[in-house]
Amino acid sequence: MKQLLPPRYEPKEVETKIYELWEKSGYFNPDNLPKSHPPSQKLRRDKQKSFSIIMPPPNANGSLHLGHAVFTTLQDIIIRFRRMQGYKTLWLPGADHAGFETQVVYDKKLEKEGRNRFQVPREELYQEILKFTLKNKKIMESQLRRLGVSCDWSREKFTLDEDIIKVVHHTFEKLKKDELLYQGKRVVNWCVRHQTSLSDVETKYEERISPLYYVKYEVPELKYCIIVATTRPETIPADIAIAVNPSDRRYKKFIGRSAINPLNGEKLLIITDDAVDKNFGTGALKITPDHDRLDEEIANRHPEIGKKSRPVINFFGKMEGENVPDSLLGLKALEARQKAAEILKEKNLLEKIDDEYKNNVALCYKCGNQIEPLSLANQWFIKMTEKPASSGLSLRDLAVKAVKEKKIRFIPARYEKVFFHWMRNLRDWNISRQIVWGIKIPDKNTTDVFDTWFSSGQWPFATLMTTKKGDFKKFYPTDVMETGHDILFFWVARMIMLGIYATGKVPFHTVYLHGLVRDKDRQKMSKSKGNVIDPLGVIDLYGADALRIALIVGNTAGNDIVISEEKIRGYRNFATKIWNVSRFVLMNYEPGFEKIKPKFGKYDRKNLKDLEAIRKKITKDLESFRFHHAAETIYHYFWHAFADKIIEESKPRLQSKNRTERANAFSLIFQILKTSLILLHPFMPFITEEIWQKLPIKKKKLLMVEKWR
RNA sequence: GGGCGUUUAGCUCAGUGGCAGAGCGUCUCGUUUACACCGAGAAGGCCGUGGGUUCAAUCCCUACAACGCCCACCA
Repeated sequence: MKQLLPPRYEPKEVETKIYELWEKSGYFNPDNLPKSHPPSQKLRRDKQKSFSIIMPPPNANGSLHLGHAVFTTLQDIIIRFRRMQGYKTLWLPGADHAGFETQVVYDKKLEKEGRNRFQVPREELYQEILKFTLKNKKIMESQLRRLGVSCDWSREKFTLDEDIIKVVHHTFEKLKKDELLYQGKRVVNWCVRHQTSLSDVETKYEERISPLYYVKYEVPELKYCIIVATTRPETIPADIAIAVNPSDRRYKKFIGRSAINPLNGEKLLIITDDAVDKNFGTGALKITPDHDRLDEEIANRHPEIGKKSRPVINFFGKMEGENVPDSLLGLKALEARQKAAEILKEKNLLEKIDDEYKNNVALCYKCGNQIEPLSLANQWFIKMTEKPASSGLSLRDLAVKAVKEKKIRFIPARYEKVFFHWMRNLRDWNISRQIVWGIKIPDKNTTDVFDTWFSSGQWPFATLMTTKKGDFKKFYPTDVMETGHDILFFWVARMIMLGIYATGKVPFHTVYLHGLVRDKDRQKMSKSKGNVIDPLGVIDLYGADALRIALIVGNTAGNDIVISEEKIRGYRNFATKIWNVSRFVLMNYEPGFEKIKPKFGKYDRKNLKDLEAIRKKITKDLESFRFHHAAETIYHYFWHAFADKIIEESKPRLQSKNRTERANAFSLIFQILKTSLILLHPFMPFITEEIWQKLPIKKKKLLMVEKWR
């Protein structure tokens, strides 16, 4: 018995070898694709002969997790499929310095070492984090290779590459010129723990019980009180006015009079504004523009109250300021709240407290500490909803228009709605961060860095503009952006806006969104829960192919991905099946068989016809992003049609005394095996390539550039 | 306050206007040209609930329920 394949498949040995083979071939680079790789008939009619995906650059601040395995597998499937179809396929890899995310990771590291980022000189700290990031980047790159990614490493970019930074600066200047960028004093989301401002998407909300204090403000002229309901009595010293709704008849005679600040005795003008809700509390709102965004907006509309700035809470969330009563000075805001309430009670200025009141408080999405709205000077903001000075649409409208006109489509489509909804509510984007790690804002007056999403929002064009000459023209707009739905607003929306703004073209035509990875009990994977599956550990045990296909089967767009070790083991068994079927086929090869022109009978022709139907179905599924369908189809066909039936039925013919009969039987199963390997390759690239290399075929090339059809 | 998703076998999930599917798990049997990381077979389902459209509904419409997610400047 001939043994063309070893009895057992050893993924560990094979995978490294095969990846090297691919990398050495140069075929990951679209410029090197073989001439003998003619496009399919369909493609010849297709004007667009290139196909590109920009890989969402993984954060270079830790090792890869299963989420990375999911997205690399999905993208690798698309890329390998398109490459085999004959497209000049570019998958551009990268790594993200991941500003705030990495800063947080590094802060924790410092903490463990008994250090603190505020004690380390700025430049020194930057260099430390850079070293840390580059080290992680390197590890990450080798981990990506183990997953089998067929990306073009020669074009790899890093978000801190000088040429990338140049592009980012250029966009910054363009926004400035268009007056879409402004710097000013504005209330921002301040994280007391991380000592930086955050954008609106970097906050999350949690419902909490926030006692609602009904505070009496005396109005001497009327010898009466106006009662204001507030959850934050500690900010009373920062009040500059009181506002009521203009249509609120209860307060008609109060308008234009002055009330007395109950904590510092200052005069507060009573004004009217439509933004005040008559039905909330008493219908009277204290205006505290230094610590509340709505109040700031109202104050800006009312020049009559003057432009007094009087913050009472500092960067550390403690009471500070000239107008703060001594008894509150230095207290944390929450402590000051209690204390302020006590003082008011003593003065008999506290009408009542509603202890049941619940509201949503803003928290830092990273540390969960309450966001302190603070008024900061010199923060850079991007106008999202205003037209540029020259002409054209606002950033928001550019993006909305592109999606409405179907220049970009979402998979699943329901995310279009989510996208539009978010766009409707857009507010100006604060892109200044008071951290060390990031791209410095080109402004002499600050040490601030950009919100990392401002630069990643430019990733598709920034990369293609700085790789090879001609890349931008050839590969932009890219075909697919495949990423997690959790960063739809953080990233995808920003890429669409900035991409169209900077280049006049959409950055990608299709957005494919995958879900979150969960364990078999539908729990989120987290280190603290101890349910994390390490992709590299799994690859060591079962092979990358098993992991890849396990992540695809049952994984529909937009829905969470449930994965367990048992499932991966199940698909490892499938890999073994592929191996053994191939062994069986090769065992039945006799030299010279390839020269015999097979005479296929009715039975053979039927089986080949079925196979063609399978190929068509899988092609359609892959073109429509139904990867789970395609994977299940080939899995089912290979195991339960090919292995269980066709192979079994071939056995008597393969043992025939008639060589022609044996050759015919062999031809059939060999043909089916070859096609199956092609169809399986995008999902399970290693084992299929390994087997392909052992097949008795003349003029054989790599399976990865074999013709899909 | 608004919006979205899910509900199908013990578990995790596919799926289709025309007899209800897969993997894992369970049970029985089985080493024959590959494979026990296997093969043959079996048990297991009011397709969340009520109403409607239809010759026909798990699928379309509608109401509801449970669970989950997202958005939001109620001070």
